Amino acid sequence: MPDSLATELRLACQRISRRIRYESTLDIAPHLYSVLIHLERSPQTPRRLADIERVSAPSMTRSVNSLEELGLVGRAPDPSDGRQVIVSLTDAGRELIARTRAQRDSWMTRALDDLDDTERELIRAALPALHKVADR
Amino acid sequence: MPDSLATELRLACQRISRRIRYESTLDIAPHLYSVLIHLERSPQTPRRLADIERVSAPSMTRSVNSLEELGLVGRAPDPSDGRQVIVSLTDAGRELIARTRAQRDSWMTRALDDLDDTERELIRAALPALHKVADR
DNA sequence: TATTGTTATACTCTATAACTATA
DNA sequence: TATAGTTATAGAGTATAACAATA
Repeated sequence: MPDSLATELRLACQRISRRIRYESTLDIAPHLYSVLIHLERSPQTPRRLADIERVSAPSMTRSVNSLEELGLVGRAPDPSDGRQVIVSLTDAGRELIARTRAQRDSWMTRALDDLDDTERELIRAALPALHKVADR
Repeated sequence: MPDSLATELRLACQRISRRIRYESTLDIAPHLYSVLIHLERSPQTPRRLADIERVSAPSMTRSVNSLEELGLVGRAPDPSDGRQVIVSLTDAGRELIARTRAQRDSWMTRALDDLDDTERELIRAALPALHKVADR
């Protein structure tokens, strides 16, 4: 069975991701958190955010409204194009991301503590290859 | 940095899961597919499905209704308890699961093809430990 | 005329509360 | 009286269509 490695890896990654999602209680709805993550690298227009998240422009308007009301993002006019709006993270937005990451890492740290040294080393050795898969 | 392994593994698994979800186009909504997966091992009552999926009983009633209309599951009365209903997969339901799995494995197979033998072996060696993490 | 962003409206998924049938 | 399942109703997220402002 040449594809059993693919199936096994797919299942392992999906199961672990599911556990991470279950164990960490998000402060905001998943789709709002996802927008926040995309704003981390750099501010974006709602249009671009809608494309990245694969939702309609009106949906993204709603999401940005919610995030703005929560004080997690801010809107600013684009100086070079009057049609556009620039959405960016506030300090509170950055803090929420950091808090969520810490919570998720905490579950994973405990899970890795249950392994022995040999198992941890096997995972460490496989990590570059795993990231290569994700980069594809 | 004692938790960098945890962070790295968490990111790798989440990134790969995200790619799998993006690359495979599901025939039905994600929450309906998830119910189907839980019915694969054995038929279940709507109550139990609601608990597993962490949704309310009325929501699960709706989901089961949708799946039944699509011909993917069937309802049957429980012979030993007149209050209960037993939901089970139809052949069409099993086929949809198989088709989706094949599609997802196909992406992962191509991704693994891009690796060299050494990298594939490192992943293979780490798999038992990864499943142990997921089992936690 | 095309593009960005928003508002208007409808549909879907979700939840809580209330109801029916069975234990 | 408690539990399984459903129906009624409301709230949030999404989409398409229509509109305003700018390029």
